[in-house]
Amino acid sequence: MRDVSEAAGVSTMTVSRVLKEPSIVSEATRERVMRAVEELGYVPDFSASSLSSRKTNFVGLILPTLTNSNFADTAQALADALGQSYQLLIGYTLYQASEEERLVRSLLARRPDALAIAGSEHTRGTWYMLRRANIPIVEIWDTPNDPLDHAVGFSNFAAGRAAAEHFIARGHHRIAALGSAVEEDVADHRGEARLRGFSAALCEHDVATNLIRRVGRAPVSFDHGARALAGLLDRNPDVEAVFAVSDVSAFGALMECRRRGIAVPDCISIMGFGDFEIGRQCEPAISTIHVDARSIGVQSGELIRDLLAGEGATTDRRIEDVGVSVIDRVTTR
Amino acid sequence: MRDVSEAAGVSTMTVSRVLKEPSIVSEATRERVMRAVEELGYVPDFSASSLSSRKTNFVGLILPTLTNSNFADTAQALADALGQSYQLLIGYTLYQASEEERLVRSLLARRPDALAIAGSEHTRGTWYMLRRANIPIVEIWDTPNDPLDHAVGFSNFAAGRAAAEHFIARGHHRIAALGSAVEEDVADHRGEARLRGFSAALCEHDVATNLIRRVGRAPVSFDHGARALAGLLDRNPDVEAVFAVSDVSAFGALMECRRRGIAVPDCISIMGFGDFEIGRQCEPAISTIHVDARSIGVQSGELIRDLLAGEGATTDRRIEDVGVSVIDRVTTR
DNA sequence: CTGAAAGCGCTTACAG
DNA sequence: CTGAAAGCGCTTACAG
Repeated sequence: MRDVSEAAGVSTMTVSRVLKEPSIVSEATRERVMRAVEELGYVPDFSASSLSSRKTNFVGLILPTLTNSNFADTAQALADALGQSYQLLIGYTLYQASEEERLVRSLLARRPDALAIAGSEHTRGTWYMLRRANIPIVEIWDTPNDPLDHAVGFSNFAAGRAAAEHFIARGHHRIAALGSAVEEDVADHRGEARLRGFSAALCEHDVATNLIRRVGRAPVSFDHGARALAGLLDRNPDVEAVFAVSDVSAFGALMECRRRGIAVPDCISIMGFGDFEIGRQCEPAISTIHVDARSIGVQSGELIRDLLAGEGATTDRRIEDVGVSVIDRVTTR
Repeated sequence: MRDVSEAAGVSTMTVSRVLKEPSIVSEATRERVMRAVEELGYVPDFSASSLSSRKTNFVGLILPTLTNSNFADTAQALADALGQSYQLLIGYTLYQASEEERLVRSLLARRPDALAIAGSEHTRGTWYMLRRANIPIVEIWDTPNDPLDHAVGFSNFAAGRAAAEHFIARGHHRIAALGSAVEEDVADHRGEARLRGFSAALCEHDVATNLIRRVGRAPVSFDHGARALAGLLDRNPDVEAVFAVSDVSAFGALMECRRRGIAVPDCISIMGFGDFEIGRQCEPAISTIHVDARSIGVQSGELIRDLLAGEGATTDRRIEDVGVSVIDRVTTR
């Protein structure tokens, strides 16, 4: 910047103004400065700018994994909604609480202007750091009972309940569900909430809940669905309906049925979750619960922008529920 | 930091040392400082640190899209290989050259210590900025003819050639390929290179290349494959073999065959690219060309770490080819 | 519309 | 093993 100001024969303050608020600089000066910028190929140093303006234009984003198209959609939508002036700082936890805590610490050291974080279950340490950070925090992909700050998501419990009610309304009795195990450090809390909602609905209708299986480590995979269903069928060949906590798993289960020559949905109904493109495209198309992942990104992005533009009017806590909807396709009857 | 140093009764220099190189501080002092850090919940400010040490510990990563599990794998593997001390700054271009240029500019303003960027075709402006940036640049997912700096990838041309040779060896004659269109600003250069390799191999074996279709905008989708194949079949119902530039597209094509009652591979052989999990899990499993996306991430991460640890010995340009391999599954005969 | 001074929170490079 | 001084490259808050 020094080089540019010398080349243009102005102070560094003027260069700074030309770059940030060109309108308040006279046209002649502005052009002289711009020419120097071009010639020298000058790229401003944002970390210096951040330090002195106390704004980094970073927004932190913590997700369980990037290799899940719904989370990737949220990330992309959030980036789009924030616009070009913000840079996303993405971290993924692989569903590990310890990793989440480490990530939060290292992201906060970069002093993001705001942070979006998947889920509402955090370790004590994570919770404490987030509260102290003194920036807007948005919990996404769930509707917390006791939000840390703002939230944009939906009720995973309600989503699980909806799946169970769908099966019950179709007259099924031997109803199963497939999810991942909850371990000390590794847990898919949202998938687990769906299973709990599912279980609660079965109880209310006096349907047995003993076919709800929690196997393997999060995140679930195609293979998870195949194996989990195989394990289920070996013990309970008479299951009528299966809910999987993710379409990825549901697709694996569907392929396992095909390998075993079990007709879907004639012998077994399958419902997934997440409305991934694979479930829409495969044959037979998988019934699922749709979540608007892009909408979560867009709404949290807009919320963050409002909060950072902040006239003080928008300081009250905001909780947005984007809802879910059951999509009845071919794998359920 | 000032607060911590006052609470512990030492200079800020000592606090800085405790945090960066604890071993050179006496144990008594170190403990006093650590206690103050804990009590105050102090989180160091990395942007100040970056400014004064001239190291940001950022690594930039530019990819076409995050919603592609191979690129997401590369991103995750790169993050893992770099380790906890580096933070990835991810941007995605959606295959747009103009967006790439904008992204490069805004990432460079964050002064990353190194940058990994997908592909080897860049605008003049992008190329110039990257050269001037004076940091290690790694072009990934391709083997450039004229590398900017380092590269870790494979030859997309060779991958396309391999697909064509596979079909030719099986005695096919009416051989097609499906890719996306190359527009002014939007282009999948790597997919296009695969089509060119494919075309070159057909020419060498005197097979007609008129069934190579470039339709729609990158990135390809399930729907792209379905439509592109439908368009092809409407005009050339006698095609024997189809190569799609991505498994995603190949899967769409496979579903289109099923809808039309065309037996695969008996009537049409299908080969994809990328070895996505969907092709492995679906029925029939899709033959494909495997690329080790994680390996690209790991190798570029290790290269970057070496370069930044840099004893000067590792300063020569490095070009790594991770190769590809044809996986012959069920959709080809 | 433009500039001189001070400072953001750290680290480098010394000195002791 | 510890500290005082100077400075990283910008912006804030003034003054003119």
